[in-house]
Amino acid sequence: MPTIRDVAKLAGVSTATVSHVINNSHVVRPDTRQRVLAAIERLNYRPSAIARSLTTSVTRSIGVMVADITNPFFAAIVRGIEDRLETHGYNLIVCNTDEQASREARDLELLLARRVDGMIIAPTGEPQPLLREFVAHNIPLVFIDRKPPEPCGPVIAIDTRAGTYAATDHLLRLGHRRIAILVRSPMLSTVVGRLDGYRQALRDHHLSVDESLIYVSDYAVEAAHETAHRLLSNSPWLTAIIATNHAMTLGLLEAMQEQYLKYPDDISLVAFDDNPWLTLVTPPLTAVRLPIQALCDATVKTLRAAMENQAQSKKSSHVESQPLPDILLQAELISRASCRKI
Amino acid sequence: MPTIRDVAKLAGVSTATVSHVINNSHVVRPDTRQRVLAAIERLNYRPSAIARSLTTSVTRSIGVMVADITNPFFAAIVRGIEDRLETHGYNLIVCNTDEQASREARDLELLLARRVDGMIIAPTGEPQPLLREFVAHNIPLVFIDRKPPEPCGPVIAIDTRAGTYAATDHLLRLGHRRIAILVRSPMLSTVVGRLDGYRQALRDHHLSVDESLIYVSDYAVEAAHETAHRLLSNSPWLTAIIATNHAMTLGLLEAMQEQYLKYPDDISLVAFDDNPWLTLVTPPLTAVRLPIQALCDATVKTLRAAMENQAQSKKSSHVESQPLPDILLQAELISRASCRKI
DNA sequence: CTGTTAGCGCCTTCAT
DNA sequence: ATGAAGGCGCTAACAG
Repeated sequence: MPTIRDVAKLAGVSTATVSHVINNSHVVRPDTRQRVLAAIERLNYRPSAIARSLTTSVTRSIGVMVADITNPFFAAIVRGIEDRLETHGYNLIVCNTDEQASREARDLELLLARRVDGMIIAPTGEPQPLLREFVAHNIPLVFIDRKPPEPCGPVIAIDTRAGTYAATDHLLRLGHRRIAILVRSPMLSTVVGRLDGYRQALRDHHLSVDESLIYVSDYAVEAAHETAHRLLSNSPWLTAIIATNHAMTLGLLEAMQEQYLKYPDDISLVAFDDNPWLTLVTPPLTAVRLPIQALCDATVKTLRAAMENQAQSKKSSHVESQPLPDILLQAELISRASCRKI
Repeated sequence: MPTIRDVAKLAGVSTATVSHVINNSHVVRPDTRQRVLAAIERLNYRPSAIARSLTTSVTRSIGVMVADITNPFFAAIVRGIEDRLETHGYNLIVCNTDEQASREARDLELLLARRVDGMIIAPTGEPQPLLREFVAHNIPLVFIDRKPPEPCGPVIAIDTRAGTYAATDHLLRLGHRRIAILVRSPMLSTVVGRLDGYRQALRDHHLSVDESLIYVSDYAVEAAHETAHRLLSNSPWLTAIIATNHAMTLGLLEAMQEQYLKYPDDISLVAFDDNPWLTLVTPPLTAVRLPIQALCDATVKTLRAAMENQAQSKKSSHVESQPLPDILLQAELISRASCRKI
């Protein structure tokens, strides 16, 4: 591939001049500029982002770590982030942690070595000492959807506490008293929130919380499926179930189908994370809709602000900018036909 | 961040030695090795992938371009590729082209500047002169799912022609004669295949093809939704519909719901791209299952082979390795309850 | 076995 | 307005 030197030679100027026309970093006489541009064109020259990064220590690449891009929730997040960042010349290095701390650690390692300009992370929930490394080197970290065990950056999340509260409250108002909830490991900040909301709603209705109605399942659809079967078999007297993510909803519906249980006749249902297909099952599912676009918006804005801060503090040192705030977005209960009055 | 020089200084050796212990590129006496390792540890040193790339001209990053990661098909592809590449120390730079040639061009530009080691592309279908640039610079290109307008790399795809043939044939054998098909722009290679299969099946059953039963829709769910409405209103006499991707299936089902049309009673249905939720609608949808894992497998293998070739040819020049073959994977029709005999 | 040296391709003072 | 030179962090010969 041609280098800046080839261009300089062909245009009969120095590499400095070429650099200046490329970056508009300096005024260049129109005719020399034209010559340079012509040379660039002729050689099909493209500045090496690598070399540029080395000198400027700016990579214009952002690390994005999510648990599983196959989950529509995260797919939408990646897309939303890409949409908002690609237009500014950033590239995304996307990593699937698959909910494994070890993979998360390896990915962090790789991205650190790659000197990304910033990171957007949906953390697994395990503590990651490597994160300290990022903050030590002033690489902006923004957490999306989930809070890391040790705070080390702004958290942009959805108020799942309120979301679950709304779901539970909705069922309670319909007269339900024995409401099961299907969640992932309570290690995750989002799960803590969900359970909080669930418990609070019960308490507000002067009901005690039956811990045996809280079903914890692993992340995969198959695991959710199994757990759902257990749930349905163990607690025949319950009247409603809240599934707190896409996989749980899928697994639960499969299990119900297999056990010939109908909703809302046998059991009422509320799903988390709305999705087009939820309206296509019979009857359509009541769901808590998560504001994904707003989430991406806030996340990218926060990240850009953080990177801005970081750039500033590099120039004029000791201008401590205040840390960026966490943001909590509200979810919305969409009432459809999967809950009945009892 | 500490550099290799800091490590060398602290360990009392030269940078070359440090480099050698990092890369195992040379035998180093055990005790010096230990000192170096200790220094690395103490400084929390991490080699800069940027600098390394500049000297070795290897980035260990792969560009991945898909239309829309929000489509479960592509989400699964990205995940499948990541799974198979991350373990080898590669990172994915993921780009959403959103089916727009302009965005695709911009992404190609960025990835070229980033000097990726290879590319996996699901092309939009528009000609992209920039692709020539990649082949000119010997950057391996592998196309996944779709064929680019001008051949410039191996194509790993699913035999959609056979898949649609099977779907159409299935309906024909059930006695259907007026079968509509919902597709995207026939510009795409995958759509050409689909229509071929459809037409061929009809011909094989000695039926003429009614072009008015071929409904072309834009990519988004909303577009599919509208087109589906048109389809349902314009052709009241048809007895079956084939929806050729996830968005089409969604849009069609929504439209049928809105028009109070039941399947399989009013119309029989076959969907492309199986998905867990297809078994949860009532009745479960007959679908063509796409072998996504095999697709990712073949794609990554081909890419790695191509990169291997490229590396070899760099060493011993003029050892022309034969071009890698295209691969066509077979889809499978999963018969469920959405088609009835007539 | 270890150190010296010369780039990789680019940007950036600092002169001119 | 343009050029010369140094350096970003690392690896790859080659010497010792």
